Amino acid sequence: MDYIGRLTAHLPTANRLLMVKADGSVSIHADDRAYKPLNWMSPPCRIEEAPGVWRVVNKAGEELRITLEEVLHDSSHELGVDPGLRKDGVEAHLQELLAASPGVLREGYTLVRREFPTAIGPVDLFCRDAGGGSVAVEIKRRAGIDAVEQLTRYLELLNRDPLLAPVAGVLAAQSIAPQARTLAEDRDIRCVVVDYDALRGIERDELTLF
Amino acid sequence: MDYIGRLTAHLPTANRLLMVKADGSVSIHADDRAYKPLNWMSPPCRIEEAPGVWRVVNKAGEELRITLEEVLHDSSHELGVDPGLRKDGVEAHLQELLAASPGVLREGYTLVRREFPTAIGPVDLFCRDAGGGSVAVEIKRRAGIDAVEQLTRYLELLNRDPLLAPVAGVLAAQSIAPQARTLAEDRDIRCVVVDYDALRGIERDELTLF
DNA sequence: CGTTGTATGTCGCAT
DNA sequence: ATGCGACGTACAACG
Repeated sequence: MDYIGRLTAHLPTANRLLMVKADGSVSIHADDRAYKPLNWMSPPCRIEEAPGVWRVVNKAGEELRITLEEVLHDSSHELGVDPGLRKDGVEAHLQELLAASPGVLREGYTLVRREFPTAIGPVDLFCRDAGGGSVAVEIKRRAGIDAVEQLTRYLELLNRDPLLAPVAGVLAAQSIAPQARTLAEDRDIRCVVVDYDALRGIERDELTLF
Repeated sequence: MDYIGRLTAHLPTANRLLMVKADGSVSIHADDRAYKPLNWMSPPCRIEEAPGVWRVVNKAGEELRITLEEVLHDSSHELGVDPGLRKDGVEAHLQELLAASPGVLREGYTLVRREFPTAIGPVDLFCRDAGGGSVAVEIKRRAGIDAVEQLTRYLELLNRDPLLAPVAGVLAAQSIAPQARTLAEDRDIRCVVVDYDALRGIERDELTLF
């Protein structure tokens, strides 16, 4: 196998698993590296099949050349349309829940905007505290140092705006890395660990009230 | 299928491809999303096989429950040890090319050192400009905000050294995200978009001259 | 279509 | 183990 594209790669002859999907993708698996193939081509791409040689090319001109020396097994199956995967607990959902109940972050918080736009990207939640002060909230599932850096950038920018300043910072996450917490607190960013399940419970309770 | 781990996910019944590798990994594929499975478990993990039900658990307690209703096809193959994949990357090569032709970044630049060591990691290129001033260059294939942060950290550190200061910053990449450019220019970091193919051409021309 | 942020990212390397 | 940077990152959402 040879790949010529964003990088070049060569793979000597060996027994391998080739997977060709209905979406047009091709992947070459060895008996390791979990679900990641040794090489692949993502759709949309075109497969040119000559005897013993496959040439897979995509729009950008990237190319996969596969030479087949022996076929140990070959089978094909109709899988039909997949009913789809339901995920729960990703950051987007956490943001929804906190947007609905900003008081969880601190008593008296009210939401001004979700995805508050700035020149360097949107702030997850923009709130006001009980005293009318501005609060920028960064939400992560797991907060690392990068999350603190991100929020710091937003705060620096927002605090240049005399209409908004002073803007306080809150880092809300299901878990916060110790180093991230240290860095955050050093920068006067408040850390809030949120319990996703409990938050979902609050949401349910509030819905029940109406 | 159900996954309970870093998030929870559920997958209704359908025809799917299950791949179990010798490394112990399990992945569940549909006929789309290229090489990425709908769900998976990475090694090390343990598969408990009951009739019609697989339970895959890893060290962190994440769990995959797979219910088999019907097996359309089942086959197993020894792939043996894989001879391994040889990759030739672009990023390292880009650094080589710029090290050989620092004048591409700005007329008069000369290379002092590649991988210039600092306490927080090596600076990709350390140069002098035509006036003898210090220049730290961060090279990326695609520069995002994180690249600007990285270079900023280097510059802050380097500028504390009175023998080097002032040190100018240059971000060189094949493509630079708009937000990264905004942040960089706000911090007086110069952005240079380099053309990999053209650079390779320059290299060839210079080699031809000698 | 380009841009941006997220990811069960994964992977590899240094500490 | 953990932190950090690179990845052919992939991928989806959004302007």
